[in-house]
Amino acid sequence: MTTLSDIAKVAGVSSAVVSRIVNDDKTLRVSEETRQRVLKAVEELDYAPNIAARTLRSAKSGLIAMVVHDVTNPVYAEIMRGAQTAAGDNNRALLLFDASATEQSASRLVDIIGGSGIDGMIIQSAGGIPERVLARAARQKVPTVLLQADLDAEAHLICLPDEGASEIATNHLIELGHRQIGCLSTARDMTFSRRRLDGWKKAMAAAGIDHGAGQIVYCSSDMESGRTGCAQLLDANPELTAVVCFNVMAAVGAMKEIWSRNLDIPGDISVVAIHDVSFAEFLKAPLTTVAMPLFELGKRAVEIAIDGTRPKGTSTIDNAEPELIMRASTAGPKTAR
Amino acid sequence: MTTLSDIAKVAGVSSAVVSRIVNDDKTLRVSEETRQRVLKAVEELDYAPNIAARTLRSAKSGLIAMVVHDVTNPVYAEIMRGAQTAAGDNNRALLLFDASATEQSASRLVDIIGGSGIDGMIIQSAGGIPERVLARAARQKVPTVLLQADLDAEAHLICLPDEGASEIATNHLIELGHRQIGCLSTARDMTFSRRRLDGWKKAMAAAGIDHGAGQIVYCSSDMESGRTGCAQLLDANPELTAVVCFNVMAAVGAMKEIWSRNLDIPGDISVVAIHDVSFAEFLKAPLTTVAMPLFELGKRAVEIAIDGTRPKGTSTIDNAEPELIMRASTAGPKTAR
DNA sequence: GAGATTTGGTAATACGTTTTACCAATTATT
DNA sequence: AATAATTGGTAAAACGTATTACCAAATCTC
Repeated sequence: MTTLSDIAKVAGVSSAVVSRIVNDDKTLRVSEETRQRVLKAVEELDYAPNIAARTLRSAKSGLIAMVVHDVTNPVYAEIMRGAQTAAGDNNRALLLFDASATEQSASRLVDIIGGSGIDGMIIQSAGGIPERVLARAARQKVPTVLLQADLDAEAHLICLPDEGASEIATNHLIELGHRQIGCLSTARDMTFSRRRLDGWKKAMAAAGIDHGAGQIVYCSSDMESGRTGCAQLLDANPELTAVVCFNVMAAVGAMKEIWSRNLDIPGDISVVAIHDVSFAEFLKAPLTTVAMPLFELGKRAVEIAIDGTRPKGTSTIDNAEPELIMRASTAGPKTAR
Repeated sequence: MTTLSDIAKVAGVSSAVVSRIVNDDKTLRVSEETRQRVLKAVEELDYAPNIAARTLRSAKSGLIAMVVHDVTNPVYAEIMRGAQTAAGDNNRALLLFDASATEQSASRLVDIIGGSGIDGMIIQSAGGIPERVLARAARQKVPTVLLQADLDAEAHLICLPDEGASEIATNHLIELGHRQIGCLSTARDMTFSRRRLDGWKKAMAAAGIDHGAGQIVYCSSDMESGRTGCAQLLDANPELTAVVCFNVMAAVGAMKEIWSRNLDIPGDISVVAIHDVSFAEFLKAPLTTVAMPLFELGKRAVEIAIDGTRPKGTSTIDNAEPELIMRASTAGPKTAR
């Protein structure tokens, strides 16, 4: 490994000068020819600063930890891409943890936080994060940003435009002529579920449509959970002609349940989901979705994690709008035809 | 931050003892009561070793860099999950880089490699990796493992049981009665394409089926490329009753092309693909696939990256078999019905 | 030409670990 | 009782960087 003093020796200066040139220290006064000599040596000896030493000295590692609930989920993947991009732009690297492989990786994460190995932490994990991780981060004063989570006084919070997205989805069905619209929500205890539900209710109310409590069913954001949730919804409301699903993976499961009852999509039941995924268009019924600014969410998250000046609190992604992507899983209801 | 000497002070010993107790140094002889005193102080003061200092001293960071071609691709996601799990088991953390966000993240990666910030590197990126990353890793003697790539003398190599998987897929079609079977390969210059092609040819030959050169078309592993590749295949071979796709995402695109020609799957054309994904069962035609041991691939990759004793060379995942997952995109050909 | 300022740097220290070499006091051996 | 071996540790150096305080020589000011 080439070190600062190797360069210093070659260039005939002290290592302090080399360090200050490499780090572009504005307060350093040095002759142009010395600077060139150093830069040349840096180039020739292929110098790269030792990250551990730099971290030790400056207490800044350039690493940001990101905890994802399930790496495999394409919805989260898009968030990761956004975070990845922003990290690169800001000269940071992303440390990845999968919350579903909980125990070992959580322990490791706690170690890393405690060992001042990271500059910031981003958590996308609906509830899957052990308390001790958060507690440790708070104690260690690691800037933490929670994605779509509940308020934690110690952390930053970023939300998606959930209410708007849900309203768009619901209005789309209403405009097609539906009146019997079910709501397959995400987990009950998540605040984003609440916001999406508000959007759904708002749209329903604006159209003057009443609804029973049984028209709302909560489930998790995976296919299997969506399937059982949808079964519950259909059992309780046989008259339904449309469903808005608050999560696209749950929607995929819901569609399976609908088909298993020999119902047609969208012939008998229309389905619209929040979050777009690349394969939505290739499903048995190409799925109409409302795309969320997930890339932007990931990007914003690392920006906030990096920027120490921002006061803690909640912010919402507002520079990108949810967008309705119309495909073939929605159509007017039979009675309206 | 709590440091070794904080602990030492509280426990009334030297920091050397604390370090050696924390690291479970077998050569240390210490009285049981001292050990307990130290352990108690560690607990109470909430000590965690400073990673930077440890790295600086021992030149082992506990970090493994993983470069993924496209985080969003579910096929790669499964590899990541395997790697993530193995990393946790071995008390390492995974540093994630997305090759598609190439330039910034590549520069950052080179910096990190050069700065001795990582213990190993895993590259899953069909061609997307800048030369300088590999070169730097080699110069820095960072153990590098290439997934499904071409032989590089400096690196370890891990392959999937490609030939077997492809043979299984092709045999499945042959057993259904197909004789006119197209091959939608992955990229021409990849050795795994070659191996899969060998499997296809082997199955065809074993069944005594001749084929023309035009029955093989190469494309990339994404939906759009699969679509155009399939178009080419169908144009050149109108008599085809089945296609084996070497990549599942390409298969999804291929299906789109087939449908756009008003052909039915599997009525007119059967489709089978290599790699299983969670949504395969929910596609318009639930896709028959051959699942590959991707989790195992990721897992093995970090194990090899960690284990410095293993000689360089190629190894194949052989403790897990490709598995045919039959769904509804394959059936006997029309003429056979 | 004496004092003040600027130019172009340098020396030294701290960051927190790990590890090697060493040592005083106690216990065992003959 | 003298020597040897064991017990239970300690002291100090090194890893490579960033940064503060300092300084000699050159140049400027009047």
